[in-house]
Amino acid sequence: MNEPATRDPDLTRSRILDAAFSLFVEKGFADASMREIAAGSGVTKSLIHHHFGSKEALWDAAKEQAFELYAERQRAELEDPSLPPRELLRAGVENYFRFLSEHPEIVRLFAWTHLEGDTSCGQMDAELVRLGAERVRQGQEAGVFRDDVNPTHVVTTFVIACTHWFEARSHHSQWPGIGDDEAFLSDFLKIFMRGLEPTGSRDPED
Amino acid sequence: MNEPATRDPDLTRSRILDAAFSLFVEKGFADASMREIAAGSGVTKSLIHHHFGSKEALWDAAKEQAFELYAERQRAELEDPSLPPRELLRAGVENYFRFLSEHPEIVRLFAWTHLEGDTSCGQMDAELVRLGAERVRQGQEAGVFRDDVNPTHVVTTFVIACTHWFEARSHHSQWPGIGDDEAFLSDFLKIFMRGLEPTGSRDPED
DNA sequence: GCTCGAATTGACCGGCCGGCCAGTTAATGC
DNA sequence: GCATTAACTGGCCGGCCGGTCAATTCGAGC
Repeated sequence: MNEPATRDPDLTRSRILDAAFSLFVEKGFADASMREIAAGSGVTKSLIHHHFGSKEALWDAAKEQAFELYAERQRAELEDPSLPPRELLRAGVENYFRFLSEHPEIVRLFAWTHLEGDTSCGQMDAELVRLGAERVRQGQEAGVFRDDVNPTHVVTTFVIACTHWFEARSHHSQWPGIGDDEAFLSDFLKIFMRGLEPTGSRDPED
Repeated sequence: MNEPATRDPDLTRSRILDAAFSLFVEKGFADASMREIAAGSGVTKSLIHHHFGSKEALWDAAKEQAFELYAERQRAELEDPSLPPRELLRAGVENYFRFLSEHPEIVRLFAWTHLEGDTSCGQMDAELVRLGAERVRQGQEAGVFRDDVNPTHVVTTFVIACTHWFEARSHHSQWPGIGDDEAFLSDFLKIFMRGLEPTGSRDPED
C-alpha cells in the first residue's frame, strides 16, 4: 500500500490535524475527545500530545489550517481583474455563496468560533473584506453604486446573509414557501443589486 | 427576605430552568455541567434529575421556555395594524434588529440549536414568517414592492442578515471601516428597502 | 394528628476525561 | 556501528462527568 516505510512525522501531524478538524467541527471543542481524535487518526493519544501539546493547542492548529485554506481560496477568487464593478460584485456574491455551499465544514467552523468569541478569524479575512470594500468604493466613484452607504457594510451585508443562509439551514428550511439554494441566491441578488443602484432617478427617501 | 416558607416546587423548577438556560447558552450543552447548574440555582443535582429527568430533557425544557418567550414577543410586535406595507416592513426589520440587540442570549440560543441541527426552532417561528411573508405579498399586490421575488425570501433575507450581524459580531467587528449597530442597520435598510422597489422605472436587468 | 406522596438531600457508582511518564523503537549524524 | 534525538506506545493518575438510590423532610388531604 501507500504506507510510509516506518515513520513520517509530517504525515502523522497532518493526519491528526485532519481527524481533529472534522471531529471538532462536527461535535464542537468540548464534546470532541482526544480519544476519538486519536482513533480517527490511527494514532495514540500520547502522540497527539507529543505533537501538539494540548487539546486547546490542537484546536487552534486545526482552526488555523482551515482558515489558511479558506483565505487562500477566497483570495484566488478575488483576483478577477477587469470586470466592471456591478458584475464583479455579483460574481463575488455568487462565488462566496457557492464556496460556502461546497464547504459546510467551513460554515460550522465559523459558527463554533463565533460562539467562542474567537477573534482570529476576523483578523484573517479583514484584508479580503478591505479589498472587496475598496472595489465597491471604486464603483461608487464611478457612479454605478449609490454612494450613501458604507462600502464595508455592503460587503458585510452579503457575507452575513450568505453565511447565515447555510448556518441556519435546519432552521429556515422549515419555513413555509422557502425555496432552495439557487432560488434564494437569485432573489437575494435581485434585492441586493437593485438596492445598490445610485440615487437620483427614484424618489429619495433614506 | 423573599425566601419561601420552606418548599415551592414551581419556584424551584423555574430557578433551575433559568440557571440551566444561562449556563447552556453561555457554554453550550456539552460544556455545561449538571453540577454547575445545581450550584447556579442553589439546588442539589439530584433535585434537578427529580424535576427534569436528564440533562437532555433539561436542555429541551430550557430551549422551549426561551422559544415561547421569543415567539410571544415577536408576535406582539407584528400586531401593528394599519401601517402601509413599506413602513410596516421597515418597522419589522428595525424591531427584529433591536430585539436581537437586547437579547444576546436568544442569539446564542439560535446559534447552538443551528449547530445541533435542531428543527424545533424552525417550526416555532414558521407562523411568524408566514405572517410576514403574507404582508410582503400584499405589498406586492398593491404595487409598492417588486413582485418578481419570493415573499418568504424577502423575510428570510432580513432575518438572516440581522441574526448573523449579532451572531458573528466578534468576527466582523474587526473588519476595517465597519460601523456600529445603528450605522449598519441604517445602511442595510437603505439597500434592502431600495432593493424591493417595483420594477419598471429603472433598467430591468434581473 | 396521621398518613402518604412529593420535594429534597448527600453519598455513591462506573465511566470517561485530559494529561503525564517511563519505556521502546526507529531515523539521523558522526 | 554507535550515540543522540525524536517519534511513538501503553498504562496510569486524579478529577469530573451524568445518573442512581436510599434516606429524610415537609406539606396537603383526610
